[in-house]
Amino acid sequence: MDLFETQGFEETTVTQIAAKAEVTEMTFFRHFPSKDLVVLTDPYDPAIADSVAAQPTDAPALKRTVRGIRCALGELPEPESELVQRRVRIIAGSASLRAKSAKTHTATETRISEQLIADGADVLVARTVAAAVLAALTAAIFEWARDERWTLRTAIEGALNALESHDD
Amino acid sequence: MDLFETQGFEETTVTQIAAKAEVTEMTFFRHFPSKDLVVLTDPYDPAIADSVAAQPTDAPALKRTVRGIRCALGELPEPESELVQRRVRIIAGSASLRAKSAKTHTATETRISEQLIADGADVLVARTVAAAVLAALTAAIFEWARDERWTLRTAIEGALNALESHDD
DNA sequence: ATTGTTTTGTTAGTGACTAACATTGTGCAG
DNA sequence: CTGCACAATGTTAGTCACTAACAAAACAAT
Repeated sequence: MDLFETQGFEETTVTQIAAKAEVTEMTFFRHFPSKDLVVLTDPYDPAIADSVAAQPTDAPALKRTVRGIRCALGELPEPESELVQRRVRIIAGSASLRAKSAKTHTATETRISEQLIADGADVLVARTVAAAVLAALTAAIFEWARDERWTLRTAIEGALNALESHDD
Repeated sequence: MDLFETQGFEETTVTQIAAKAEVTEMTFFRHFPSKDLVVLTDPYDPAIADSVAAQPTDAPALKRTVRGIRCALGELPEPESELVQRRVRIIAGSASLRAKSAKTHTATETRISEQLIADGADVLVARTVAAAVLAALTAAIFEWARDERWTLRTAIEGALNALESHDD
């Protein structure tokens, strides 16, 4: 993290990281499958899909998904360690990392949309909603990392509200 | 495209592409900045941001953005060449390409959100909406490539409707 | 024909990985 | 305390995407 923050992610080589940790490059790759995954770990994602599944199936797909995330959010703790925020900031600061973070979300996106489909939603609608809501979530998290004034919770709330057109 | 379709994107090396085109690897890289960009070119994106800017500023951000895309869509031709569909299918079939396609959208996302902010929208709301709508668009495009029954237009319409909760 | 400009090739190097094999621990039964 | 199994580490060498520096063609306009 220190290296990434001072030199930037792209500018930091695995060799440097390994040197600072006093191990070999090889050892580094045995602990982290790739340089990206040092920073790109999303522990929240699994909980979200579960929470969406738990919502009543009568509302339209978008509402259900938004509610599911609100619900998951209620049970989530605020940024426990400062490490999370450092990570997010590093991700937000690198175009390639931002792009790759989408990859991490694919699994959650799939789980959410499959849940919606299982409950009778149209395939296109389900996939669209899952993608849109997760994109909104990610945008909120980046905003939180960028602007001191936000709480993770308030940022996400704001993002979800925007999706429901309650705000402008 | 032939190589990508038969062997897969990741499994195709730049050396192979260059050989098939009867040029050097070096020449390949002078024509395409990266292997990704052979397939990852989005000619529509710029038009979208313009169209969003042209919408009346009184509606909430989400509605405006959705309207902007609908409007841009009205003027866009159906999949001219078959090449577009081949490209999208190749992207959809590779996890890393799907992720990287987000990178291409970053510029459009920024332009849209900046437009919304300039017209008085909240920063968080603007960024959220831009991210969500573009994610929805991308999802629709992937669905179109996946399922023969869709037209680009009908798929995108369906996706936009889902975002406005008119459907389930 | 001559110059200048653009396009291509050559060579060599970097950085993220991977594979195969050797080496060093470290925990624990004897 | 010894010895052995098993894990964590190191070494070497290689692949693939990509870049930089410089040389050689190809082509155009003079």
